[in-house]
Amino acid sequence: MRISSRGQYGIRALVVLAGRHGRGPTQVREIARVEDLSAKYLEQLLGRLRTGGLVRSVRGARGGYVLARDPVAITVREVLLLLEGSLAPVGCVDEGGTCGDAAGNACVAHPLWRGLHATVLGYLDSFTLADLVPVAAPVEAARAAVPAPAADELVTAATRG
Amino acid sequence: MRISSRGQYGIRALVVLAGRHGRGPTQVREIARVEDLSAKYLEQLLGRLRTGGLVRSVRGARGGYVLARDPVAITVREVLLLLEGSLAPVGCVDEGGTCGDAAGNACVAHPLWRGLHATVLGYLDSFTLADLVPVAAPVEAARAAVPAPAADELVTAATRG
DNA sequence: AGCAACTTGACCGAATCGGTGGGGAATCCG
DNA sequence: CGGATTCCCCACCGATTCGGTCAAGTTGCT
Repeated sequence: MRISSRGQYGIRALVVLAGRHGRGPTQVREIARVEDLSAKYLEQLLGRLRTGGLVRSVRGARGGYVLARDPVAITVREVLLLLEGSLAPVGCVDEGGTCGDAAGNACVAHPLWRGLHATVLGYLDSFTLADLVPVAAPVEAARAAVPAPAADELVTAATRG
Repeated sequence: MRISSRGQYGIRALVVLAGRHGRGPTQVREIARVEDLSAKYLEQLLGRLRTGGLVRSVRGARGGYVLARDPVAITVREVLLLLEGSLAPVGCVDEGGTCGDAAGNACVAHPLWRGLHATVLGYLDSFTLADLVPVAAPVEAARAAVPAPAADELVTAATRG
């Protein structure tokens, strides 16, 4: 049940972009510096996100990456789907997955996995990039030295829902 | 977000044992035959489950494996925890996991992952082995040619909850 | 033109995964 | 007792994935 570092890094990178949304492109190097990641590796991830339509790139001097949509309109589910490939816990609940025995009946645990998949997707759908930027106001720059107490509320709310 | 085949196989094996609970030990070979798995591989998994206290083994001729507890008292969460090692989606929400920056603050996505972890654990806790045996009556042998319509109800209920 | 920045794709070491093999050790049955 | 049966343990293996690097090449701003 691991989210690979691709997913984690991708989320972190997009949160940075979300925090600067509307203020021009941000370079890979800058994101890598802020989040302390390998710039080369980040490049790969942003490439996937670009072909997936979540970010747009601006080439040339003073170029960089920009969110393709408002942070409020990008869910964590979308991001992870692009970077992780699939969020299905087992192959047989994925697209075109089969787990039937010879008679074509599904495996005994099929309902279990399907429910788990749905639960996970539902949870990840309830988070958008805007929910993850450290400060509440989307216009203000991130200067927060305080651990953002609103975050805990978010968790419990999402967990309950 | 994958459950490895260890977890899947383990669940399937234990469901077999659950279906025969109270009727003596079942050999690895028999489970492997019924579920069409590699017997040698299954041995390893059952070894883990044994040291984890979920099954007991009986050596010698006519030996095999038996559930250590009633199927109703074994949750899917326990099983997967033993076979998968940890169900934390990312390292930093695991036991002794750290993701703080230099200042010791948690990473921006921490609440996200923590909530996901809690959601998954809660879901997996709501399933026991007894919920997964194909027929409703625990005494009858599995002869069901019908796809068990109760399964769908289970899913939707679990998904909603 | 010249440089900054993205693009593409090969490559790499390590870890994990799914699975096999073989040699015990315990236990039952005759 | 003696052999058959069954679990137990540990080493090993090929393939894949993961995280990450390197080395070109291309595009576009200034």
